Amino acid sequence: MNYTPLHPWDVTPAEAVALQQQMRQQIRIEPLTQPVQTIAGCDISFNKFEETVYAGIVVLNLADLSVVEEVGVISRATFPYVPGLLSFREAPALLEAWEKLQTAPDAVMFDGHGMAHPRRIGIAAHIGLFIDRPSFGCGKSVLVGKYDEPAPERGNWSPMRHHGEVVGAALRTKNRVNPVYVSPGHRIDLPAAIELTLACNGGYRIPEPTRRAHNLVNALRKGER
DNA sequence: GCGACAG
DNA sequence: ATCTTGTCGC
Repeated sequence: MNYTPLHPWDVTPAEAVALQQQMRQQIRIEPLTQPVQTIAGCDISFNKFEETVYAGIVVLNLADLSVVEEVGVISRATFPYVPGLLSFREAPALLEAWEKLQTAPDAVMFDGHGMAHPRRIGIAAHIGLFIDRPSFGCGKSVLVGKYDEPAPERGNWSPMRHHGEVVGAALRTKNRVNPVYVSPGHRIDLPAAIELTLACNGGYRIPEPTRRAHNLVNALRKGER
């Protein structure tokens, strides 16, 4: 699938922060404008201390969570992992995978955050701008924001606040299990992101798009694909 | 100055 | 993220 290279990725950490400050102004948090029939999950995997990265995207039918398409690429990561600058490490490889995609998914879920980020431009929002598709983040842990523990049953959630602003939600995707952290990225709002996450239930804490993408890239890394 | 810190 | 065995609980 195509996308617009809004800026280079080979920058220094300081330049990365400056780019985020500039790019954030283009982010649009708004209700979905089209119904979602297909949703993609993205993830990357790598061996510790190695620069080779395995990136993959899995597109599912939201109706039955069946696989529509999946692509994987083996690439290299040069940028280090720095909290707050995750997109500069993972986006290049994920965009290479995006290029191999034959069809554009109606929504894209990322393993990380959207606006629940110190500068409101986590990986889901950042890549969302490049691919110009409804994008949101569903992370396994918090980067920024505080919240009250949501009720223990699946479906309950409580807002995450950062500097007094609601930036996401701690959402229970499974009874009695730690919540996942959902936040809008671009061209979507929090209610829609929460609904989509719950709609992707496969019986696990991690929603199916991300879970399947994770399995895909790990298999790729282990040479099982 | 002291912690916190997506994957 | 990745490295790893057993183990507690439904």
